[in-house]
Formats: sequence, C-alpha cells, structure tokens
Amino acid sequence: MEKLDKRMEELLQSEGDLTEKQRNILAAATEMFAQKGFAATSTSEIAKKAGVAEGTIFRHYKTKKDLLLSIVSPTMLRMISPFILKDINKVLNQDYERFEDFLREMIKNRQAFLDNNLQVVKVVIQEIPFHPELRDQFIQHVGQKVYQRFSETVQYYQAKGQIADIPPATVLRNVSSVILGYFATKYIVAPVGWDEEKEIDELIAFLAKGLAPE
Amino acid sequence: MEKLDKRMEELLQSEGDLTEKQRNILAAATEMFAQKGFAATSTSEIAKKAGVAEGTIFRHYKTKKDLLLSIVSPTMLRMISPFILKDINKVLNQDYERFEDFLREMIKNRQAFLDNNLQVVKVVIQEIPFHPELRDQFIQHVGQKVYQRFSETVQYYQAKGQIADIPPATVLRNVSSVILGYFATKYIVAPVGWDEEKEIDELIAFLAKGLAPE
Amino acid sequence: MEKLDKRMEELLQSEGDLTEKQRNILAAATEMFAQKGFAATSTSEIAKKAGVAEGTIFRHYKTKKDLLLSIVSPTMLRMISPFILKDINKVLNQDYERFEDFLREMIKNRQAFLDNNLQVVKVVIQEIPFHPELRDQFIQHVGQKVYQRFSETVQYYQAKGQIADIPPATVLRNVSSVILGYFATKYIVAPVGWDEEKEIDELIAFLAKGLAPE
Amino acid sequence: MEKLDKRMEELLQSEGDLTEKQRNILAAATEMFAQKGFAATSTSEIAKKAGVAEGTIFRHYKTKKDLLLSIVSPTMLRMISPFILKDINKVLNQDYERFEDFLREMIKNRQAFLDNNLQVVKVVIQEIPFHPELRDQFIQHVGQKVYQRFSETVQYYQAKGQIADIPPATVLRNVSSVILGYFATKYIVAPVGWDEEKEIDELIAFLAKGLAPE
DNA sequence: AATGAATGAGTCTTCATTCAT
DNA sequence: TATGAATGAAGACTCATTCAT
Repeated sequence: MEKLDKRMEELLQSEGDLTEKQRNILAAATEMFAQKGFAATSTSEIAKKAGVAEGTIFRHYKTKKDLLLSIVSPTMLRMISPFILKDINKVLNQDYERFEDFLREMIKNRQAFLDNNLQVVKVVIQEIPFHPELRDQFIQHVGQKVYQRFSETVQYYQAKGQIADIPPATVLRNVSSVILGYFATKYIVAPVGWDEEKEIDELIAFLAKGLAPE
Repeated sequence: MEKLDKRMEELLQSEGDLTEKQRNILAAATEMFAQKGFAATSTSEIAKKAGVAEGTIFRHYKTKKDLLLSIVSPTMLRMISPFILKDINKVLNQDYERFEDFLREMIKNRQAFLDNNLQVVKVVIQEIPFHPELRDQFIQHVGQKVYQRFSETVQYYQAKGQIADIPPATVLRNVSSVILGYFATKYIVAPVGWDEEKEIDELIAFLAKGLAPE
Repeated sequence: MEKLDKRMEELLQSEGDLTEKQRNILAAATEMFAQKGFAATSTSEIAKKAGVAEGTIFRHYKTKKDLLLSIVSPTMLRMISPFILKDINKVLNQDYERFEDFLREMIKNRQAFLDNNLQVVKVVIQEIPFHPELRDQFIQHVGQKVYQRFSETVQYYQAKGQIADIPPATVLRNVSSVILGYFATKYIVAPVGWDEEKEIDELIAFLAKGLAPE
Repeated sequence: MEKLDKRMEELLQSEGDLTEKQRNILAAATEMFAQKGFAATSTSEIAKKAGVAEGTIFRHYKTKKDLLLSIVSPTMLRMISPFILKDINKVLNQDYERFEDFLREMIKNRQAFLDNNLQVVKVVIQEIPFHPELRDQFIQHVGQKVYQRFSETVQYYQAKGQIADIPPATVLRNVSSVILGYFATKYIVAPVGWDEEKEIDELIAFLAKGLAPE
C-alpha cells in the first residue's frame, strides 16, 4: 500500500510539472485515442493536433506506447481513488447509516469524476483488452484494492442486517454491473428525457431490494 | 422485420457456402482481431496463420475492413437471435409461468451461444467503439428489435404482478447489466471455484427480488 | 520484302480466325490501352470489359505484352500499307499527273484508315516510346520501306520539275510533319467549324508551294 | 496574365529552394519516367537511383503523381516561355524585319531549351495522353497564350505582305508541325551526317515559300 | 528544448500469371 | 476451351522512431 500510494503520488503530482506542450500532447493523444483507438492513431496526427513537431513527442515519451501509459495509468488510479484513499474510505464506512446512502454517495462521487474525465476513461476501457500490462495493472489495483476495501464495507452492512448473506464478491459484481450499466446508458446511449434524480433513486432501490435479506 | 429476416438468412446461410480457405481466413482473422484488435492485426499475419497467400484474402474480402464486417455482422445478428425469431419469442412469452423461469432460460440459451462464440463476441465488443457503422448497426438491431420484444415480455410479467411498475427500458438495462456482469466475470475474470448453478440461482434471485413489486 | 509480305499476310489474315471472345478481348484491350496506357491497364479490367474470365486472356495471349503486340504489330503494318502494296504503289506513281494530286489521294486514303482505326493508332503512337521492340519494328518498316518507296515517288516528281532539288528525306519529313499536324489538329484538338475540304486544299497548297522549285 | 506570371515565378523559383536530395529525386524520376514511362516506373526504383529512402520521396511529394506534376508543370511553362514573357515578345515582334529572321531566332532559342531539357520534354509529351489534367493545362497555356501571341506576330508579317492571307491558326499549325518534325528528326531519328545549318536554312526556306503570298 | 528531415520496415492492396477443374 | 481461385512478388504509401541542427 505504501508503495502504491507513492507511485500514485508520483503519477498524479507529475502532472503538475507538465509544460504547455506536454499538456497539448496529452490532450491531443487522449482525444485521438478515444476516437480512433491507440493502434489506429498515428504520432504524426497527434503532433499536428497538438501543434508540436513530431520529434517533440518522442522527447517526452520514449515510445508511442509510453504516451498511452502516461495517459492511462494515472487515470486508472484516479478511477479507483475513493477506495485507496484511507481517509475518505474511513469516512465512507462510518458516515452512512444505510447502505443506500453509501451507494448514493459513491455514485455521485464517481459521476463527478466521469463528467471530468470521460475521454480518458474511454481510452482506458477501450485499450485494456489489447494491452496485457494494462489488464494486469487493472486487475491488480481494482481486483485487489477495491475488492478488499469494498468487502469490508459490505461486511459492515451485512453485520447491520442490511445486506443478505451473499459473498461480498457477488455483491461487488452486481453493484458494479448495475452502476456501470447506468453510466453506460447515460454516457453512451444518452437517452432523451433522462431524469437523473429519478434514475438514481430507482437504481438504488433496485440494488437495495435485490441485495436485502429475505 | 421481413427484410431483417431475409438479410439475416443471407448472412447466416452464406456461411454455408464458404470454402475451406475462406473458413481458415475467417478463423485466423477472428482469433487475431480478438487478441490484438483489428487495427493492430496485419493482413500478412492473418494470411500466415490461415495458411493462404495474402492475395487470397483480398480475393474473398475486398478490404481488410470488409473482412471485419464479414465476421462481425452475422455475429451481431446471432447475438440477438432469440429476440428476432418469432417462434422462439412466442414460446418465451408464454411457456414460463414465472419471470425467473424466463430469465433462467434466457441465460442458459445465451450462455450456450457464448460458449461457442466467445472470440467473435469479443471482437464485436472491442471493435464497436472504433467503427461508427458497427455502432449504428448494433443500436439499430439491439436497441430496436431487442428493446421492443423485451418490453412486451416485461409488460406481460408486470401484468401478472411479478415485476414492479418500472419502465421496461430500466428493467432491460438492469437485467442486461447484471447478466453481462455475470458473463464478464465468468469469461474474463474466470475465478477459481466457480459454481455455475449456484451463481445463476443467486443472480436470478437478485434480479427477481430487485424487480419485484414492494 | 517477300518475308515482310508473308508476315503481314499472316498477321492480317490471322484476324479472320478470331473467335468472338478473342475479338472482345482485343477490342477491350485496345480501348483501355488507348485510354489509360498499357502499363496502367490491368488484365482484370480487360477481362471484365471483354466479358471473359481472366484466365481466358492468357489462353490466347501468353503475356500481357503479347496482347499489346497482337494489337500493335498488325496496325503498324496497316498504317504503312499504301507503301508496301506493290500494285497500289505503281498506280500511285503513275496515275497522278501532279504531285498535288498524289498528296490529295494519299491524305484521303490515310484519313479513311484513321477514321476506322483511331484508337489503335493512338495505342501505337503512345506505346512506341516505351517499348524498344516496337520502336525498332516501326523504324524498320517505316524508315525502310516507306522511305524507299516515297523517295522514288519524290524523284519522279522532281524529274517532272514539280519539286525542288531537296533531299527526298527532307521532303518526306516536311510532308509527313504537315500531314501529321493536320491529323493531330483534326482528331485531337477537334476545332469547331472545321471545313475539311478547305483545310485540305490549303494544306496541299502550302506543301506544293513550299516544295516547288524557286 | 498577372496570375500566370505569378504562378510561373512560383513554380520556377521554387526550384531554387530544393535540397540536394530533392534534386536527386527529381533527376532520378525524370530519367526513369522518360525511359519507361510514369506508370511503369516504381517509386522504389526512383528512390534507389536517387540514393534516398523510399519514404523520403513521399515526404517531399505527397503521391507519385505529385512527383510527376512537379516535374511536368514547370517544364510546360518553360516550353512556352518565349510566348509569355512580354518583353521578349515585344522584341520578337519588332526586331526582325523578315518573318524568316523571326523563325530562325525562334528555332535557335527553342533548340537551346531542348538541348538542356530533352528528357523532361520527353516526359511531358509522353505523359500528356494519359493525364487529362496535363492535357488541360497544356491546352490552356499553349492553346491560349501561345496562340494569342503568335497570332499577333503573324498578323504583323501579314500586314507587311510576307505571309499569305491564311488564318493565323493554320499558319501556327504548319509552322509548329514543321519545326516539331525537324526536332523529332534531330533528336529521335538522329540521322548521321546531319548538317544543322543547312537543315535550318532549308526548313526556313520551305516555311517561307509555303506561307508566302502567291 | 524543440524541430522536422530522413529512414526503412511494414501496411494494405493489386498484379500478371498458373493450374486444377 | 474456358474458368476463376490461388498465388506471391511487387506496388504505393505510412509509420514510429532517430538525429543533426
């Protein structure tokens, strides 16, 4: 955990040091990767869109793949940040009387993140299938850290009799599936007349009922 | 619907006419596309793996993209086939007393399909973000046909008092999310000690409870 | 000369034996070669336009180049036929009192030929620069036979005092240049309001005056 | 005319900016195009002969066709330069008492040009039939500018009674045909014992007599 | 630090030609 | 005789990366 935190700090703080050109490169690359995919995007396109010379990209990122990792790795960390930030996590565990409240907070928090990072998240999701290291990184972080923390939370609410006696992994699976389905619908299908409040209420009700003890 | 059926027949039956070389090409391409993605797979790799000359690929598929479409389009149709085959659908609607039974049948049926078509489905899912025509095709078929048929089914069980008064679209979303999450876990995470029967039971119980009227 | 005549007969008569498919192939190839050039025309295009299978072309013509030669060689012979047909030639020499009359007959005769063979002639002219054998063939036939026959004719009219004492080669050059310029203008530039009779009269007058003794 | 001059300046001066590699590419391409034709010359051949990597060609010329145009367009302009350079033209009109003198100057001037640009001119002539844009460019420049300027000159000498009352277009046609025939003989047939002075004298005499009033 | 010209391996695709049917 | 599937070499062009300036 110490090591992870350190690496995360490095990654996240490193973005403070970026020159404007570097930021342009990252922004351009993210946009193109999200749109056409990593493999179908050429470094010359990125350079053009970023307004820099092609050589400049390779001064900052040794290879094209390096550029991808520089985008994807910190994002993956930020995706799961609520689960690895100890302080916040403690709060989560104890601040919310009911599992529903915890869920609602979680959704709101991640929603805010998505609103600001839609493209990068798209890149992460789209590229994971093609890059084993990314997959490993993802499994290691999400599967390990998130599962661990989430389990504790679930057990907490199970102890309070709010969740049925189901394996925490199954709870995690169902909760994530439903929330992901919600986000996917909102951000990809983008239906007209989408009533956010009502949708979230229904979603939480569905989850709570489905997970409640008989 | 007639037109769709016809096109489907064409697509699906066309696979009967395939020469052995064509089948090799499709198999090799599917495998590589699933593994490395369309854009990162070269036609020379495909040719080598298929045991044919590179030129042979282009005799059968005008472009590399054409080859992708020849893999993906029929698969998309087969993915949703239970929803567009009138007869099966009727059966589904009426044969199952309880919504749970309908769900169980559905899951079994699609599971069998996945068991035989895992790779192609992987290609479909992975490539959709990068090819607008695929997305359109998908939305048109799934969003239209599946939604429509599924809605009828949902309303049928709502009338029987087994499903709460939720918009069918929301029911569809939650059901698909949970089932997809189940498949994703099974096929991607592939956890050790996976007890299929028990998982399906839990999954159906979760859905049924979550969707049941208060 | 005997050999030439024989080869010519072979070439020209051989066209009688052609099957319909062969004729289609020759016609299609001629059209495409005239339009896009030999090197830029593919055998598959020719096959398609001729309505035959690609293999069929190679059954009749061993190589693509062979097909070109089958078009070009007989045409080259027909282009210069008035000079190698002994009988006609004799007539030419003696039937026309004045050089002008000879020229007029010549132009009319070649014009008729061009009207029927414009495309093939186009191919001949366009491809000669790229195929040394064609150039050689051309020089041998035109440079040898035509020059020889035309020289006799010129000398005949020089003896009659109608042409100045210029080397026959120079006369040939100027006469051909002017006639070619005339045809080029007519067939390529194709100016509106082209009065054929008047143009020919002027052309002959120009040549006659230019070549006349002081 | 202003626009043309500008474009010409651009085209011609642009050749000053060429790097050595670019010059090598142009030289190699010209040589190969002249010898085998545009369509039959591969970019890899050009690269090899120019001593550069194949990619380098495409850094300077977006397509192979672009490379052709970069060779052909400025050459076409230089071919007709005596007719579009106002100052020279004025001189031509007035410096020469007799049409013969004008012709002699013209021939000498163009001969010098040909001596230095034989290959490029070959390319222009050989490729025009296959590239409509080239043909259009040629017709527009030669047909328009040259015809116009030459007409004025012809009318000048007609007014002086040196040329018969023939349409200037016809004069232009005959003069160009004969001069082209002269150049073709000199550069293509390249006969032994060619006496340049004598040939030009005869040629001019032929033209002058042929065009003189009765 | 930034450039952009240069590279050559690699891309998709087309080609002329062959051969089993 | 005619077909058209199959070939693999070659085509034009693009790519990620390097390096001298």
